[in-house]
Amino acid sequence: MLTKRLMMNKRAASLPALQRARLEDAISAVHEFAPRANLVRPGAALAYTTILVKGILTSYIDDRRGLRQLVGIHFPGDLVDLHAFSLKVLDHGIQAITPVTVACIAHSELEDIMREMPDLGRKLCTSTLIDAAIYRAWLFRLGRLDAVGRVAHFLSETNARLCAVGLSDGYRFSLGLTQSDLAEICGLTNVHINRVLRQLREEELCLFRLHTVDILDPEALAARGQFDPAYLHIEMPQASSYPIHAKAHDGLALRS
Amino acid sequence: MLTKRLMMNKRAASLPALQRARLEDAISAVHEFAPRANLVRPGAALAYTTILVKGILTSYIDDRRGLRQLVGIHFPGDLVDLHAFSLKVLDHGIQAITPVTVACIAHSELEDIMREMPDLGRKLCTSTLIDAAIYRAWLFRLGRLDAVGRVAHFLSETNARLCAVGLSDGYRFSLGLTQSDLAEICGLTNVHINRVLRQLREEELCLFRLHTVDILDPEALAARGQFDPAYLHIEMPQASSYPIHAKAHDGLALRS
DNA sequence: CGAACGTTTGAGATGACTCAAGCGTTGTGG
DNA sequence: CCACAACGCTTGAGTCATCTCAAACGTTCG
Repeated sequence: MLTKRLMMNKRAASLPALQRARLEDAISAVHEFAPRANLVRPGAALAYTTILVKGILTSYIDDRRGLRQLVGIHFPGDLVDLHAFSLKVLDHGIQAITPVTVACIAHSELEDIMREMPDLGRKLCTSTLIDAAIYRAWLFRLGRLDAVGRVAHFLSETNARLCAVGLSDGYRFSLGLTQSDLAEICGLTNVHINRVLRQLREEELCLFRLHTVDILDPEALAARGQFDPAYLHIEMPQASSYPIHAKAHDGLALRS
Repeated sequence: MLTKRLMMNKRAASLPALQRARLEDAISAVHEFAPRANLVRPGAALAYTTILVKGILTSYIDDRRGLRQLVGIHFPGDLVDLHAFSLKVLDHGIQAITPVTVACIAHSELEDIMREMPDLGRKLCTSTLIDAAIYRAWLFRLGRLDAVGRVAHFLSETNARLCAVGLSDGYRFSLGLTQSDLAEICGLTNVHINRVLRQLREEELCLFRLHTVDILDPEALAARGQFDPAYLHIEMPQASSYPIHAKAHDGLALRS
């Protein structure tokens, strides 16, 4: 069931079975990519939209000096590139972080869907509006938080998003980002990210490793990053309020 | 004609007369606000979407210490708050920069429109996708540019957007932002913005004043801010390439 | 005229960057 | 199975960009 997690992360846009089935039918191909593979180059024209089934993707914008800024991160269940449906040309690139599986839906199929099932079209539109809310949160992060706050905010957001699709238990998740990736997300250098991570470790807020992130104190981490999950429009695992209050965590294995 | 500029800034979503007329009909009220008026508080629920007719609005997110980050700026012709249509609750506030005039369309009307004229609904969706591209450009600006670059990028983008709606001639426009506003856009302090503006003045790239901005050298300014207008999906005044090559500028008056 | 607001400038503090070196782990080919 | 290359992480020392605090100036408007 390729679309198991589809839009699970967006309560406001959750899909009834009929709509999901229609999307499943529209899938024309499924592709796998290796880590660091470039799925789409900046400026490319696209004829299809993709559903991320497995793994992690990132959107990036290159600068002139060979550096780049990551402007988005995509988890299983996310619709990627929906904007190319209307705009045709991408202003950014898409790269795999981990090994990924994506399902492709041709734009022409999407046109049909929008005609046949306007409610579903509406949901897709809502999905892009939530993405916009995430962009705004990222702007806040880069514009108003210091280095430690940026990392704390990003990890809190990531934890919340992964919780929504069942890929985090609220305390631990698998990510696969290097410290350099994190630097490109937070607008910092990898050297400084390393120092920030040490500080977060010493303050017992979280542990960041290549393959596993442990959120030791979600509440304090969220506070450090001024993170409030309201903009994600998801159901948080413990009631609607965040941070999570139940503190017990006994080394639960990752539900990969 | 309230919607004269409506979506003029978005070629990809330009409206035929029939569609525009339908939107005009849907306007339930027109309001004016004084500078610095708060149109919407963060967290508020909304029952309508607004078209900005005249003046400048900004979207902002507050931080805990009383500072804030501006996450968007809206010019005449922009649809503001469209995302509240689907999400109902705003994650950010909306404030007037200058005196503004807005036209309100109830969400219930929009529902009807989406049903009656799916093509128009599609255009509205496209409009939000262009907004998303602007968010990505802002992320790039904050994450990868230094202080001078951020200001140069913002002013280049603003010039391009205002050109698209006939409010700039490519060299001069009226803005109404204070240096502190600019600081909140660029993630800097107002003191430092002041020094950046002096530098841009001394390098003869642009002059920033409260009521008038002069772009002395659009090409060099765009280069300094690594600005490429492709993401805006607008027609630039001089062919499709930017920076503008015609340099002649003889003190043309502002076309208010 | 005085108050409010926006701008300008200076001096010192500091957070983040750069450059540089070394360490640990992983994967691969001889 | 070992050696080496590639990659990611860690740390130190010095530099630089931006911030903070503080004061003063100019303009607008009541």
